[in-house]
Amino acid sequence: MHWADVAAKALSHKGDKHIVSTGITPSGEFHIGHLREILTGDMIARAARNAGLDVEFVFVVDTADPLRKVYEFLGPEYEQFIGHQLGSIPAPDADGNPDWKRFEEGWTYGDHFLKPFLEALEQIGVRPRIIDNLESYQSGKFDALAKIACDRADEIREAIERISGRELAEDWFPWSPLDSKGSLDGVKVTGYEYPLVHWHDSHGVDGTSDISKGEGKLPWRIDWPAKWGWIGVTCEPFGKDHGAAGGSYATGREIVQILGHEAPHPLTYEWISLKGQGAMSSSAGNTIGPIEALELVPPEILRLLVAKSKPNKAIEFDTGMSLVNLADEYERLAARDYTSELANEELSRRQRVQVEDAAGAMRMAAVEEGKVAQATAVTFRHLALLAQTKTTDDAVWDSLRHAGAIEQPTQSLIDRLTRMRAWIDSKHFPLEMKISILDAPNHSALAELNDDERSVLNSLAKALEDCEWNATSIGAAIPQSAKNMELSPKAGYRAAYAALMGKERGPRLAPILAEMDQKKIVELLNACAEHIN
RNA sequence: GGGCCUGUAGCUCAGUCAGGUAGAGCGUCGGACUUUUAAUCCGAUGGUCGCGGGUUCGAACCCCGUCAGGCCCGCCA
Repeated sequence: MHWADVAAKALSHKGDKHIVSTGITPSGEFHIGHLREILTGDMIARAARNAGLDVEFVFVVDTADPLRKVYEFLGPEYEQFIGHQLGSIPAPDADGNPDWKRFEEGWTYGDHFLKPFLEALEQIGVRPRIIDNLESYQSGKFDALAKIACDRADEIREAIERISGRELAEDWFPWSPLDSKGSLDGVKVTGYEYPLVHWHDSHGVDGTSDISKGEGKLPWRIDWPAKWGWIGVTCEPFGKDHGAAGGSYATGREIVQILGHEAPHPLTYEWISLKGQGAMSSSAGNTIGPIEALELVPPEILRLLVAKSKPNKAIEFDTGMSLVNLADEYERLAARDYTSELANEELSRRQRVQVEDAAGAMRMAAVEEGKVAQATAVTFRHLALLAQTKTTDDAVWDSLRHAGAIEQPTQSLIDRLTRMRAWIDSKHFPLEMKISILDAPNHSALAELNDDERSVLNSLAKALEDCEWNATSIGAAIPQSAKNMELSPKAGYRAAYAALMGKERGPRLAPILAEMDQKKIVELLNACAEHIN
C-alpha cells in the first residue's frame, strides 16, 4: 500500500469526516522543501478521498508570526520591524527595502512570498483552502481557545515544562501581546481579565491587549494546538523538527486536550536537501524555489519526487542528472499497466507490494486528481537531445513523427519541451547531457578503440568528405564506411563517437553533424586518423 | 546528557507494523536489432540485510546491546 493510503486508512478508523492541514511561515522565499509539506498533505487528502472519506485540505499561512531577524535579502530598514507580524509589515522591494507604496495598497511581507508559492501550487495541482493566520486572530477565530489557554495558564505551563523538559520564565503567559510599537518582543504581561491582557513593554509603556481582537498571538506551542481546535484538524504532516520527543507536537497533543479538542493524526516527514549542499537554507543561498523548479521540471515529475519516497526518507534533490533519471523513471512508470500486473497470481507478497507502491506513486503524481498518466513515448534524454539539435519546436515534432513516436504533440509534451529548453539554457543543465563536438582529437578516447575501429577512421573521413551534407547521407555514410572494410557498422559508430565526441557512444550523430561545418568535421577525422598512425 | 529517524545489491530504495526460500528499478556485462547506437528487446551479473548477543523449529523483521550518519530538546515551524 502506498504511504498516503496507509495514512488514509488510519484516518478511516477515526471517522468519516477529516480536515488535513499544513502550515508554513512566509518569512522568506519558499523552496522545494516547503513543497514536501504541502504535497504530503495533498496526497493524504487525495488518498482519503479515494477511500471514500469526506476530506478537506487546508493550508495555514502563518502571517501572525513575527519577523525574527533582518535576513540577508532585507535592507537595514527592516531592523525596525523585528518582532512585528509578517502580515502587518511592508514587503521588500527589489533592493530589499520596505515597499511603502504597495503596503498602503495592502500588499504585505507575507503576501510577497506567498503569492508566487500559490501560483506554483496551482500549477502542481494543489488547491487547498487558504487560512491567513493573522486574519484569523483579528476576526476572533482564536478567541474562545485563547481564553481557555489564559484561564488555564498553569496547566499549560506545567505541560510544556514537563514534556519539553525546559523551564519557562517566571512571567511567562500564554498570550504574546503586541507592544506600543506593534512588536511581540520584550513585552511583559502584568495582568489578565478576559478579554484584556495588561502589559508593560520595552519602551516603558503600559497598555492592554484584547485577545478577542487578536491584538497579539498565542506562543507557537499553543498557537498550533489552538489551530487544530478551531479549524477541526484531524491530520497534519509536519517536519521532523516538530516530531522529536519534547518537540511541539508532543506538547501540542496534550495542550489541545486542555483546550477541549483531540490531537490530529501526525505524520513526520524528512527534509529535502540539495545534493552535496546539505539542507536547504535561504541564507546559504542554496535554495531552489518551486517556481524555478517548475521552469525546468514538469509538475507531475516534481510530484513523483515526493510521492515515491516514504515521508521518513530524506530526499536528495538536484537539478542535474538525478532529474534526468527521475524523469525517465516517470516515463517508465507511466508506461506500465498496473491492473494486469496485479492480476498475476504468481506475484510474491513482496513483489505485489512493489507493484502497488509504484501504482500508488503514479496516482499521487498526477496533477489532475484521478487522471491516469499517459506515457509520452519520449524520454527526457531523447527530448534533451532533440531540443539541443533542433532549433525550432516544429523540427522536434517532425523528428518524433518521423520516428513514429507521436502523431501530434500533446499539450504536456509541448510544455515539456518548453521546460527542456529553459533547463538547457540554465546553469542547472548537466554537462554530461550537453552535446558537443570536439575541436581537437581526444587521445584517450582514441586509445580505447580496437584495431578494427581505428582502421575505419580513414575510410570514415573520406566517406564524410564525399557525402552530401545532410542528415540522411551522413547517416548512411557512417555505417557504410565500416562495411567498405568488411566490418560491422558498430566499428564505424565507435570510431565516429570516439573521434568526434570523445565518447564510446552517444546520440545520433547524423542530424547533429548536418548542423555543423563539413570541412571542420573532416579535418577533425583526418587529424584523428593521423594521430593513430 | 535525553529522545527520534536512518543503515538491505555498485546506486536509489521496497520488504520490518501482522517472523516463513533476500526483492525491484537503475547501473554493469553479454546478445539481438545490417543505419532512430544516450533508443528498443532479450539474457546474465550482483547482498556476512551496519555489527554483537538473545527469543524462536525458523529473524532483515521481535528483544537487549553496540557502531555510524542525520535531526530535535532555544519565544523555536
